[in-house]
Amino acid sequence: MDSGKSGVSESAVNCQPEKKSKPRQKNEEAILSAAEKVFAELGFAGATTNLIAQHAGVPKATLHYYFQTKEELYRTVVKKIFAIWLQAAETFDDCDDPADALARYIRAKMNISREHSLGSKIWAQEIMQGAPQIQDFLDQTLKSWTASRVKIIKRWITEGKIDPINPDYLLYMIWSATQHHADFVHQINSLNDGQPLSDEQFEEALQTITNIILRGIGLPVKPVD
Amino acid sequence: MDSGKSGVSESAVNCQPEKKSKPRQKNEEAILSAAEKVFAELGFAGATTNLIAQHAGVPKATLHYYFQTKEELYRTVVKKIFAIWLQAAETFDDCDDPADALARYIRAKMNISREHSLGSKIWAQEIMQGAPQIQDFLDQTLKSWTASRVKIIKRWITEGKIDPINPDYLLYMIWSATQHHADFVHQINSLNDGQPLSDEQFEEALQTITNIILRGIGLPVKPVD
DNA sequence: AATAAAACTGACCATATGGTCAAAAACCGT
DNA sequence: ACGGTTTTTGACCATATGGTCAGTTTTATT
Repeated sequence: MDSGKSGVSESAVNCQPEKKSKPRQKNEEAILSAAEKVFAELGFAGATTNLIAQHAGVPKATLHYYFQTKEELYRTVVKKIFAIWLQAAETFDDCDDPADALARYIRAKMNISREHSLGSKIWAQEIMQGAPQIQDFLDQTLKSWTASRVKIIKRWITEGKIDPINPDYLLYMIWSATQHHADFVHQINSLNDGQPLSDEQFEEALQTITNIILRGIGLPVKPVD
Repeated sequence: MDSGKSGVSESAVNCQPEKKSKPRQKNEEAILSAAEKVFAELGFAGATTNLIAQHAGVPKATLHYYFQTKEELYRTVVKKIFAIWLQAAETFDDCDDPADALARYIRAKMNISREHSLGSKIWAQEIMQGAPQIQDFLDQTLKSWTASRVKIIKRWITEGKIDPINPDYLLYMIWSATQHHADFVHQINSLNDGQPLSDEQFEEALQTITNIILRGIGLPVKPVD
């Protein structure tokens, strides 16, 4: 965008000295972080640029200087969430041991649920409302990713490593069980005396999910160490 | 709050009600039905009374004659959804056979997901946004219901009928796996070539969930008939 | 220091929204 | 037919919102 200048910065010694000045970077991050929170809590329509700006500690006009429209800001937030999703998707690798592969994938998804619950909520609301912004993702990236993993799971089945279940519905169970801990964290906390799950409780939830899924498809439960 | 007459409970909907005039009944239902759809698709903030009125086929002023405020309309919708939730909750009865009880409960929740996906989405968005309208439900009805079911599950464990798992996290799995088919029906359809699941596919999804859950907690899978 | 470019923001605007109201229309018992 | 009551709705209003812009301040360059 601002690449028109000819002068080359002589202080190109920073870690990520791409093109963004330090305050610019800081403001953008503050706005994006505030936007993630407000979008998650109020939905796209309920979030106001004014409120997001307040949370970010900048005037509304400044927000609109960085992001022309609310929709552009929203799309930027969604793209960041997508990147995180991709990161977890990669942990589902094509290894020979289904127990290992699934346990690792479930753990990755659970960690994301805990560390990025706001993003997960935005994503969920997007899909619930018909995916107006991410339909292409569903039709392309997600579809092909799912197809590739279904193939792996089917191979496990033909190799007799796991029970014959429909791989699609197994994946849905993993997604729902893990994402539930992000999207419904408020409900979970309410049932936990208003307290967030402790590290131990979270680990227990993860183990419960992992054990049920693995046993559920005919795998031996890994011994607890 | 009430529009004149003394408050009338609308639970136990009759076929031929005597208290409300026919056109009134018809309008109220049309508005509530439209509201459910619009709230689910656009969220509370995104839904406009004007749009809801259009969907219901009445002028906006008429909508506001039946429901003073958007919030009152929303609360009425949420109450109806709550009634449906209660209905499914009752299917989780205290019988001796965990496999039977759980299978029945899962089936009930799945049917609700299919027949009331709009309501489920509204409910989910409510919780994701911090349950501003239903916090009392979480703290009271849901909490005590959950506690009673946890007790049953624990008894099953001490009786050696199922593996020792944490009952809370088992319930979360059941909720998430079943509600996923309502809240994320759009995503599921996208991955199913844009088609809703057929009756057979839906039944297969139900069986997959049931089998994995039951086997996952150490129960024998019911023979397929 | 001088100049240009980039960053910032208070004030403003057009539009959309929730909600009101008065008057018209439909209904109803007599 | 008649008077009263309930429904219905077009027109209207106050407010909030997304977005703009012109003018100011900061930063970079020479």
